[in-house]
Amino acid sequence: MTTSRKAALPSERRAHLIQLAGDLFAEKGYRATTVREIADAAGILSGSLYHHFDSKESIGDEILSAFLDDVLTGYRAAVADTDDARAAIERIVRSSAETLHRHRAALAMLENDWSYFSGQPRFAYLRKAMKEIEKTWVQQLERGKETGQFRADLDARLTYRLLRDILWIPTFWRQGRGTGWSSGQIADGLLRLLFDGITTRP
Amino acid sequence: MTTSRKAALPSERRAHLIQLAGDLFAEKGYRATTVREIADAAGILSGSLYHHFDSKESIGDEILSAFLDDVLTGYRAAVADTDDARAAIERIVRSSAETLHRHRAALAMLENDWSYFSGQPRFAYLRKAMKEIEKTWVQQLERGKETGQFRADLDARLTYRLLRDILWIPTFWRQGRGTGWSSGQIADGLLRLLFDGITTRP
Amino acid sequence: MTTSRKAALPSERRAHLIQLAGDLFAEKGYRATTVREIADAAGILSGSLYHHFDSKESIGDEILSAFLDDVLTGYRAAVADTDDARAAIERIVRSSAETLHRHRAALAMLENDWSYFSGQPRFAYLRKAMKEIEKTWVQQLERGKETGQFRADLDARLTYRLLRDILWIPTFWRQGRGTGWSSGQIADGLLRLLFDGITTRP
Amino acid sequence: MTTSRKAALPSERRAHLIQLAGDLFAEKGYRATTVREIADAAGILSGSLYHHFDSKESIGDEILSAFLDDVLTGYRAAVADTDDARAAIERIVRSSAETLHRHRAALAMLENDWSYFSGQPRFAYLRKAMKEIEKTWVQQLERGKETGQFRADLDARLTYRLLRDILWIPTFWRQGRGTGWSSGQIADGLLRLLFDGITTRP
DNA sequence: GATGAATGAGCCTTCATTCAT
DNA sequence: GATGAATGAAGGCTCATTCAT
Repeated sequence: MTTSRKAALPSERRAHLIQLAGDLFAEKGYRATTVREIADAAGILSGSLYHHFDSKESIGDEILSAFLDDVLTGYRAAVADTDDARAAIERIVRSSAETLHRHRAALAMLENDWSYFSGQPRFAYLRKAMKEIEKTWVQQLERGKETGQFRADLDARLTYRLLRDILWIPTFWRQGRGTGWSSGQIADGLLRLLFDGITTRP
Repeated sequence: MTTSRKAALPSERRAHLIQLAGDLFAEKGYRATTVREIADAAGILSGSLYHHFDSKESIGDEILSAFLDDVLTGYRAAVADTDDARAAIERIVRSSAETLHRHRAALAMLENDWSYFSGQPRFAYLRKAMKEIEKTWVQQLERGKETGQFRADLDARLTYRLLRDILWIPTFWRQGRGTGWSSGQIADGLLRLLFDGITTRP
Repeated sequence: MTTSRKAALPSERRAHLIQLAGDLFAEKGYRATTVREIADAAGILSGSLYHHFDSKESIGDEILSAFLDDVLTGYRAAVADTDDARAAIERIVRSSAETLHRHRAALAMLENDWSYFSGQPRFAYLRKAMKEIEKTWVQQLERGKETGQFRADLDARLTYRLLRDILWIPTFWRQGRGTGWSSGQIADGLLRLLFDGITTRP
Repeated sequence: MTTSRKAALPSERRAHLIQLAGDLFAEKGYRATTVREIADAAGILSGSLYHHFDSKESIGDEILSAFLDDVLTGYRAAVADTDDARAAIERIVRSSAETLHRHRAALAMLENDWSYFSGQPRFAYLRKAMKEIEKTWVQQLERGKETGQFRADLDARLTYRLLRDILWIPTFWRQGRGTGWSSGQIADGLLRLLFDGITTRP
């Protein structure tokens, strides 16, 4: 009777279903996960999922947008009220590591199915968010170059690419879950690498 | 009795088809690419592909194994006859950067469809190759720690993960092709980051 | 965890579909019948069959195993509590004639597609059942020879072959359905032939 | 240049190909055998077969018509110049057994693919030949009844059915080749069964 | 909210056949 | 006579989605 747009009231059931779907997406990717598998995990029939969601895509949408909201919120906080670029970068890194480990599904989806999502108008916000993320990193790196904290010959955009991927990806690629490193460890490892390199200081 | 096994004699046509398929795989992933699309790209009917290949999988197989052969050959050469761990790492990085840019399709397939391939017996060699790759990196990193070239508190396996992903992935993820960096530039950027960090030396 | 295995709960629809499929199998053979034809007969799309069955094979499986269960049950009952080999053979013949006419589809499948089924692990029970069937016949024939009811020079296995084929096959080969003999008539004709031959007694 | 109809000059090559095709048909049935398999057996490519035959069907045609010619020739000879129905039946049986074992392929084709062939105009001669075969048997059986050699209550057509199937089929059904009985043994077994039954004469 | 049945489009693959070289 | 490449129709199957009950 009332209009579709089932996204409105979350309800616990709904949240649970998203959770289940997300687990599957994280494991096998979005495209590779069938609606039937999600329904199976919930103990219902696949058709019944459509009482909760318009489509499979809308599940993906929800997971993805929740993730990006979190990331952006974290990044904005990380760079607010700071003049110290090095400190900002450190906070970005730690914020990333923390946020990411709560959004394994989204990460897996971006990794595996980026080309699928990024092609659709509905997911235009993905590109937009990625741009803000890039801008955040690059601004801090540039600022650090200006203040002399970072090497003057640093290619800020290239460095951003290297660092973002290093942070975003390794948690998931290969052997599914737990190769043992916590998000904190990865952040530490990366920061150490970042600021000191791997060689011993002379 | 007769030679069958279509994989044997390459033929130009065949190589061309693999090239076309690879381009599509690189763009959209292996699973997301249909046999029809490959055939369309070649200007033939989908069934006609089976004159050249046993299956879609065997196209994937060919692309993937060619890639891993190349990588491993490069890695083996990189660590042969060297006592200097830092030099070895540098050679591994440069070898990677060079090899990888010739195998965009394989990389995209590993990224997007790893879980699909790694589950199949036919692709068991993937896991094996990845293990040798990991071993190669880790051995050099450990050796560098022993000789004092690298920090003693370096987590070799974590570092390997970070570095491999940084090297293997950024070329493809996001905005499709060329945002401008050559494989050489990426190698340089990474090595600089690796050995010096991003901060200015005090 | 959930019940899956579609074979479990029969449901009327399902049974009806098996019936329709069986009719087609009986007419044209299993391999020669397409999934599309079965669906057409049911007035649905071919893909919709997969709501009820895992695969075409599983339809075949169901038909075949139901048949063999029936046959074996009949045979076991036929030889239970009997010392009289001739009576046992008679009961086997009548049991066959009765059972078989309820399983035209299975018979046609065994006849036409034996090599296809018997090669697959899934249908290993076919060979097993055929062995028990052979053993049942041969044991009674041998026993009859010992008691002097049957000719001492009778080749039990050869006789079994001749008799089983005579019983199992003629109902279907050639001109499709009903050339008029009931299963009872065939049994009578065969038993008469069997015990008396076709010649007049001197 | 000259008109198609490749059937004209047999040539050895051609005969050899028919032989190979027949072997495969006997093993797996006509429909289940692919043109590629035939070509493989001959060590050529499937397309090359079409230099020798118009179509797969025409290979089948050749095998089938050669078989029926042989059978009918044998039957006609068996009943020529005889008043003795019992002797005629015996000669029919022996002729069958002999002929059939030279035409395993044709038999397998009739068994497995009867419905396929008998539906096509091109193979109309199949039904015609089967009718003459039936007539031959039935006539002799009826004559034996009249002369008092055979039981008066014998159903000639039913008996024909039973006997023809017993003779034609058991050689092939199941376990492919050799379960050990020669065509002579089968003929003897059948004749003994036929004239004496399986019971000991009182 | 859920079930059960179905849709329809698309997927990978097979195969008899054709034809230029 | 044969090859190598392709056709075109069909086959079994998958999957997101719809909808009456």
